Amino acid sequence: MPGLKIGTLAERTGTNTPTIRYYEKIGLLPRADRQDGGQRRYGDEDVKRLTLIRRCREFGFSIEQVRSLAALVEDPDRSCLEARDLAREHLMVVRAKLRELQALERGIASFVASCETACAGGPGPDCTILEDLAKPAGRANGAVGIGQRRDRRHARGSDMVGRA
Amino acid sequence: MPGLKIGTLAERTGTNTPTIRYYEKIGLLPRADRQDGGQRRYGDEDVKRLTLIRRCREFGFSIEQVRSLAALVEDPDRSCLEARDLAREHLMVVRAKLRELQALERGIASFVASCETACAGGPGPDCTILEDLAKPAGRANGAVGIGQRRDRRHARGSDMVGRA
DNA sequence: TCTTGAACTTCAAGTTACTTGAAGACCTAC
DNA sequence: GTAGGTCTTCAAGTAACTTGAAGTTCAAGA
Repeated sequence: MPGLKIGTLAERTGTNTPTIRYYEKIGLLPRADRQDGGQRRYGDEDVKRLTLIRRCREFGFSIEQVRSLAALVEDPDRSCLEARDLAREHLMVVRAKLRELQALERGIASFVASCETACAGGPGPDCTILEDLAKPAGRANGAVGIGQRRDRRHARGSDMVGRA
Repeated sequence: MPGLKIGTLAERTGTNTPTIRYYEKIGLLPRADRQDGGQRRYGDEDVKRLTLIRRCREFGFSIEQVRSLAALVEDPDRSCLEARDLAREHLMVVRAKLRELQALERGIASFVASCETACAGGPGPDCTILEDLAKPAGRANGAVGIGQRRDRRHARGSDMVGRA
């Protein structure tokens, strides 16, 4: 057994197997080595690369954005300054997201807290603290990023709030 | 002028106007009052509701999840305990996202920092610190949420990293 | 008052990033 | 050696918008 099967890679990276094949198809992952029967086999490099890809995707960067980052990681011939500038840009975006997410965390936490104290135990109609969550942010409006893209589908979370 | 036009609402909430119409169409926003000519007019309530919706969407909660939150906010007859439990669940999800995002922030920040010092000034091939970003997370694997959904399309950010 | 151009209207089709399904080959374990 | 899970490819479906077309409305200036 020279490497990991697609299912194992999927498990280790928190990805669905069809998604891995999809990434290979669109060139985000390199074509995997095949076994005699044609099944894909993966190594540590692949685990790393896919972990990075998933992380980036999870916070809403597009496939194309992730592609350029992955290229950066893989290509040491690239100008260091160029890489730094790209990374800096993304750092700003990530920090903006972080601020929003922190605001959301505070909002939901205080909602939960006031539920505990105010309604302690029974049903009650005076629990509209969630309104806080709807307050406009500190700065002008909601555009967080530099070049926001569409999509960002999937997210995790059961059934309710988010963001901030 | 009894209220805001759709363009103004869009601006205040960082939403595109077609998206607002789309939300109305799928019932995420209530049908807006119309002027004589049929144009939509909005009030403060709508600004609040849409702000909340956008915030939730931005951090990857699905339309259906947002719908249930919006209902929660709007419906004070609902059991306070039920609301609290929902909110709690989401708080956990948000906190998990927060941890991942913080890890990403550290990763990119240290990449930028090492670019500054190591390659200070010119191109150089020894800048592969981005590998840190690809390390598996502290805990088992990448599944952050309770009931992760598809999609989350759009994201902001110019062209590179994300997540963690 | 007229008119021009931005902002609005609806509806249909396109896009991204997957997911789901079908039909069949492979492979490990009993 | 065969059952059941995992794999293969390919096609079609889905979510959440976006983009475009074709026409209407409205505020402001000549």
